[in-house]
Amino acid sequence: MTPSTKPVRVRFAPSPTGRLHLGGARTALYDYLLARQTGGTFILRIEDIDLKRYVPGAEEELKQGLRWLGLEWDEGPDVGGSFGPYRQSERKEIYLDYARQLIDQGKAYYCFCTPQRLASMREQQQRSKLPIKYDGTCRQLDPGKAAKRVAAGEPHVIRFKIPEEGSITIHDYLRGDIVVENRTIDDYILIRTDGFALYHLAAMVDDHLMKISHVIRGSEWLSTFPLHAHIIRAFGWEEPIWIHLSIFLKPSGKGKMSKRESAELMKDGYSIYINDLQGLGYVPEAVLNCIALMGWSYDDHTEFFTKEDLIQKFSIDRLNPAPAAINFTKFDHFNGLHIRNLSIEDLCNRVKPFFLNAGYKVDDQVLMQVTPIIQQRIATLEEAPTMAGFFFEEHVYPNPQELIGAKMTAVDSANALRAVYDLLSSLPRIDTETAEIPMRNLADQLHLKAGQLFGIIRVAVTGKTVSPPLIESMAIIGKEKVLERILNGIDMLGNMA
RNA sequence: GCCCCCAUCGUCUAGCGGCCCAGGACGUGGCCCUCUCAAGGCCAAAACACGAGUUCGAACCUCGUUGGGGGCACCA
Repeated sequence: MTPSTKPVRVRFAPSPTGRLHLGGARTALYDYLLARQTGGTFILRIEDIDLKRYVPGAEEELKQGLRWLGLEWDEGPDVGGSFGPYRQSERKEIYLDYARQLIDQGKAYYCFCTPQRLASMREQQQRSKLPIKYDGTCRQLDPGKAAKRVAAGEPHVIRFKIPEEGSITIHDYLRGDIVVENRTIDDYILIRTDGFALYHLAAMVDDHLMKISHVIRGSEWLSTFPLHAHIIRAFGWEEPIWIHLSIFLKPSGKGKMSKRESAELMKDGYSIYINDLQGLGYVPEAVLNCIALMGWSYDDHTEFFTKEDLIQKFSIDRLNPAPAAINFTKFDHFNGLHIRNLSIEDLCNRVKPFFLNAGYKVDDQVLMQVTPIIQQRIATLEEAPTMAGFFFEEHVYPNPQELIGAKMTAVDSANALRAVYDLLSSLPRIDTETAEIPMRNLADQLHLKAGQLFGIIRVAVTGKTVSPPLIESMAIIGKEKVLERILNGIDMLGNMA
C-alpha cells in the first residue's frame, strides 16, 4: 500500500518565467492525483521572487493550462487558502526573518564578496580544473564585525554555512538514500544584495510554513537536494517526503527538450507546450493519460486511463526514476482513443471550433450527423475539417483526373455517373437502407467493382478520394445536393472526353 | 574539470533471484474485415549496454567500465 493514505499536502510551484510544458504538467498531475486520492490538498504556489525575470502573461498561461487539463488547485492564487500569500514575491520579509535566524545561530553568515570577485574566482577554479565553489573568504569573518559592516550599509548577501566535515544522507523516495560529502556542497547564497531570497531558502521556508508533506519536483533539483536538506535540518524542521521525477528527453532520446527542439516539433504539428496542444487538436484527457504514463505504470498491460481511473490507481510506489523520451506518435494514438471515448455531443462541441477556425459555416444539425462518422477516423480534432469540411460547403471542386475510375476512361466514368444519377434520382431519399443494394446492383450491371463505382461517386460528391463512408455521407448531404454534384461531375468528365 | 542521478525492443514500459531463450503498448511489416480512409481482429520482426563477482540459479544483488542525463549563478 502507498504510505500516503493520510491526506497529503502537495504543491505545484512553477516560476512564471516560461510556459507550462509537458514536464511541468506531469508534476502537477502527480501532485493532483495524490491530493485527490488521499482527500488531501493541492496547492499552487507561484515562485516569482526574482522580479527581474518576470514574464508578463506567464502566470496566466500557467493557470489556463492547469485548468484546461482539469487540475484545479485547492489553495493558491485566485482561490486563496489559509497559508498564503501564495506568491513568493509577496513573502520577501518572511524569508529575511528566517535567514536572520540562521545568522543568529551561526548557521549562516554575511558575505561581502563582490560579483566581480566571485566571477574571477570561478574563472581561476575552472582554469585549474578545480571544483567550482565559493572559497569561504567571508566565512572566517568575525560575526560581530560583519554585523557592524552590515549596519553601516555595506552591500552584502547571506550565505548558508555548510559543515566542513562529514557527509549528509538524504532520502529520495524513488532512489533511496543518497550520501553526499559536505565538502562538495557550496555555501549557497540565501539572500541577495537586494534583500530578496533565492529559491533554496524561499522554497524550504514555504514548504515548511505551508505544511507540505510530499515534495514532487524535477530531478534538476537533485544536485541541490543536499543543500535543501541541510537548510531544513538547520531549522530543525521535519522533512517532507522527497520525490524527484525524471526529466523529459527529446523524442530522439538524446538530450533534454530545448527551445530549438520545440521549434522543430512545431513544424511536425507537435508541441511540448500545453497551451499549444489545445490548438493542435489534442484533448486534455489524452494529454493526462500520456504524461501519467511517462515514468509511471499501473501494471504490465493497462494503458488507457481516465482522470478518475488515475485518481484511483496512481501510486508513487510505481514511479520510475529513469529519464524518458516523449513519443508523439503514441500521443496521437492515445488522443484517438480518448476521442473515441467521448459522447457524440461532447465531441461535437469540441470539434466545432476547429471547423469554424478553418472557415466553415457550421450547421449544428449537420454536425450532429457528421460527428459519429468521423469519430473513429480522426486522431486529433484538427483533422476534422480536412476530413469532413465538404459537409459544410455549398459546392465541391473535384480534381478532374480523380473523377476517372480505376482502370476506366473518362467516357466510361461519365456513363457510369449518368447511370448513378438516374438511379439515385429515382429513390425517395438516399441512405444506407434505400441506396446500398441498388448501387451494388448497378455496379454489377455496369460490370464494375463496387469500389470502382463508389470511388467515382465519392470524388464527385465529396471532392476527395478519401472520405467517411460514401452512402452515409450522401445521406447527410441530402439527395438534392448529391444529384447536383453528380451532374457537375458528369459535366467535368464530358469536357475531358 | 568536479558532484549527483539513470541504464530492458527505435520509443513508453512490465519484471523487484527460479513463473522470462523476457510480457504489454506506440510505431514498422504482413494478413483478415472492407465502397476509400480509419477503427477493429490476427500474426511477425524487434531489447535485458559491457565485464567481473555473489549464488545451485541473475534482467533482477555487488563492484567496475561504457553510455546517457542533470547540476556546478546574487535563475528557478
